[in-house]
Amino acid sequence: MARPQEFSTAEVLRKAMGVFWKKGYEATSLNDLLAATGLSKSSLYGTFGGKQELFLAAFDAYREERARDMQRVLEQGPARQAIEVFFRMIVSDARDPAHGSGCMSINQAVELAPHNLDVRCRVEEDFRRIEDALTRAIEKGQAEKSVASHRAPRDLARLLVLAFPGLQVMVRAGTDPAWLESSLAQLMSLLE
Amino acid sequence: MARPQEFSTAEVLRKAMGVFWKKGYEATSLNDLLAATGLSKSSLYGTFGGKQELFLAAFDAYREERARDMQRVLEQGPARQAIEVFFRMIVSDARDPAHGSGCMSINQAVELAPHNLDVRCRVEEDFRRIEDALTRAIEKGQAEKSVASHRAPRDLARLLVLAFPGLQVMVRAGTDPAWLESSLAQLMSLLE
DNA sequence: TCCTTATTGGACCGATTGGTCCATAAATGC
DNA sequence: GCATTTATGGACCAATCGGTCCAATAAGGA
Repeated sequence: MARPQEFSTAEVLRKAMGVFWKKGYEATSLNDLLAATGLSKSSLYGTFGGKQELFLAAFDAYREERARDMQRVLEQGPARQAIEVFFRMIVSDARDPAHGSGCMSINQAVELAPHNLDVRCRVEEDFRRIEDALTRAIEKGQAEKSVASHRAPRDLARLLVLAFPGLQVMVRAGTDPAWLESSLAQLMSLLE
Repeated sequence: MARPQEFSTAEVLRKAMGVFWKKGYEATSLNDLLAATGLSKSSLYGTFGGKQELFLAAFDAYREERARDMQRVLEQGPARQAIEVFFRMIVSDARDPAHGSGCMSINQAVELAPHNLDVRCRVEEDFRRIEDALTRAIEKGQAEKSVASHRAPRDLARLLVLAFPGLQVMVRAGTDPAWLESSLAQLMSLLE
């Protein structure tokens, strides 16, 4: 064998992910990707296939990373607080100019999902995952009495799932963090 | 004077609006717009200036139309029912394949608002308008007892405002109408 | 050291992008 | 009917799009 590749596939994927996350699919050009990842056109095409394939790979990397984060946060400590941390993380991104890009899955629900089946399936799965994770957290919270509401876990979860893209979109649009904070408080009050 | 223009500016604007609504800004090419509106490149550039200007004009046409619709719906009949109609209209679009494009303001909150100040200001104003209209409706509903919740009108309105982009995004992503229906019921239960 | 093998940089591709420009055509005022 | 004024169609533009291809090159194994 000969000549091992000079870059880490995972790292390139993360760099590409950052660009697609911030700019979306259409607005991202090959040159943007080459500049961000530092590799050459032939390397990119040789390893990933093309813009579309690279996007899907980067998107999947994003989704797995965020799914892990969500699981971790939602299973830690009292469920009520865990849920608050989960949503507070979204809002706190709004203050950080480097991360004010919302959620890539939500962005893609708007951009590509309506016209691209591969993306739509992924987005649908993400919504399902969030609903299931929140449902489990609420069940746990009701059992341990950290969640006072007697609403059915899945019903309550669906309200939160509805708020999730809402928050993400508003973060991306640059909504005033104070407004988001106040809405978040209202959202959390649904657990009581 | 001579040679009156052979097309209705308003009608062209509506046609262009439809394309931008469905495909977004970047994914819409000049050719898409020429095909949809039927006019020639010189007419388009002569009347509107360019893609960006045409977009802003079409977007404003959209926003005014929807703002009027919202006012009309939210002021009609008992407030509680009016609010339900308002949200049900969003969901019912999901069943109609021709209108499953969500809300153009929300789509633009994701696509252009992060990078374009003109769009961001418009989107922010739209969120403000929705919050204010819902707040007024809730105040009216509490006064006439159609809204039972004792939550402060603006606080309750912010919960609904949070759900608005959530619903729109999920409609655009093609979420199962039954799921949306069920979430909508949960949302309405907040008024009780 | 040399040969094999895979990676890499960059030239090159046709198609399409948004945008300009001008000659032509058409409609009104006189 | 003529002149003026404006809309119109289409040729044309450079730049950029995503993508292909190949010669040069660098890193193993023997």
